[in-house]
Amino acid sequence: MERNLSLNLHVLVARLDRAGDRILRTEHNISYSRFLALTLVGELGVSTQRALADGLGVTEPSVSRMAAVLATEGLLDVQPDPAGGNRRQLSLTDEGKQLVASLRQEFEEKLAALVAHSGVPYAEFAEHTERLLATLDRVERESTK
Amino acid sequence: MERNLSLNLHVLVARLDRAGDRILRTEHNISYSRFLALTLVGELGVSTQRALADGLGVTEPSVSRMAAVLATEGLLDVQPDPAGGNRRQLSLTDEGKQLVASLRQEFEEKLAALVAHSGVPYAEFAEHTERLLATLDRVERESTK
DNA sequence: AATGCTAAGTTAGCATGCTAAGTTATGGGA
DNA sequence: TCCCATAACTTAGCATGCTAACTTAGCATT
Repeated sequence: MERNLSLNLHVLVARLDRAGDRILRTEHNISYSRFLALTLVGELGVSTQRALADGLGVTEPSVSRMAAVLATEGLLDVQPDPAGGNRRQLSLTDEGKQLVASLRQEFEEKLAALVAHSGVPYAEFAEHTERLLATLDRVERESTK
Repeated sequence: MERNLSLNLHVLVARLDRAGDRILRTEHNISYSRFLALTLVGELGVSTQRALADGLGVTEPSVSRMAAVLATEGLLDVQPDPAGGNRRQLSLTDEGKQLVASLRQEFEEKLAALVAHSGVPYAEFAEHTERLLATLDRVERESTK
């Protein structure tokens, strides 16, 4: 059996994540997971833990702990939702905003450089990835319904 | 900022891994990570821990612990390499072989179904993924040299 | 008001990534 | 022979995924 798609995808992402993690840790003293969480809150306007979990592709308990850590670090503000319900309203602190803003493009550019170097057409690959994610999303939502 | 490629790739794989893990755990009582490790040893002929780490995209300590666990479970045989050196020779036990053989295609087929459902051309996406992985591999090898 | 449903969040405990640092085996000079 | 370099592996401890089970808050029905 030659290496197949699921294995290659898994390994590709594992390595990209690790490379990203190394850069962020050495240059900016933050992990890749934390950076992704802050990015979603800051740039995509995600504002509850439940929504953040969906956006990151992880479970609620993971986000619950992560939010607590980021709040302790002074990067994230977590408040009971004034509109009521058992919700937390998430937003970046000034420090969090500054961090996300300064790293916003750095990553995508590094990945774009790798893609260009490999000869893979960026737009097409990005579109395929997005389409797969949307489909998986739909399938998962339908199966729990 | 709209969702970008690195985030989408990360989340897509996180969800695929979780979906795979759930299926394997409920139907076959094994985790996805362990299944991948066994697959590489069984189907791709990987035979040292160092090579397995490279194949999986993880570090040596991760494999060291995983190999010990799989050996304890009776799925993997770990022996000092008779050719000498501080190496372990890895091979599947009969039980391990049986497990991998029975699951070999199940996964790739499920993913292929998802890809088909999304309308993304499988062959092209698989080729792009493989090319990116190969390029990343090359870049990483050159930078440590 | 009391009951029970649903959604969101938390807690506990385990699995498996990682880095840093140490160990073991081999081989090549001084 | 002794020392050192290198590669493979292990150990220790932390970070962050997960599931299962529990708690909290609002709402709807009676």
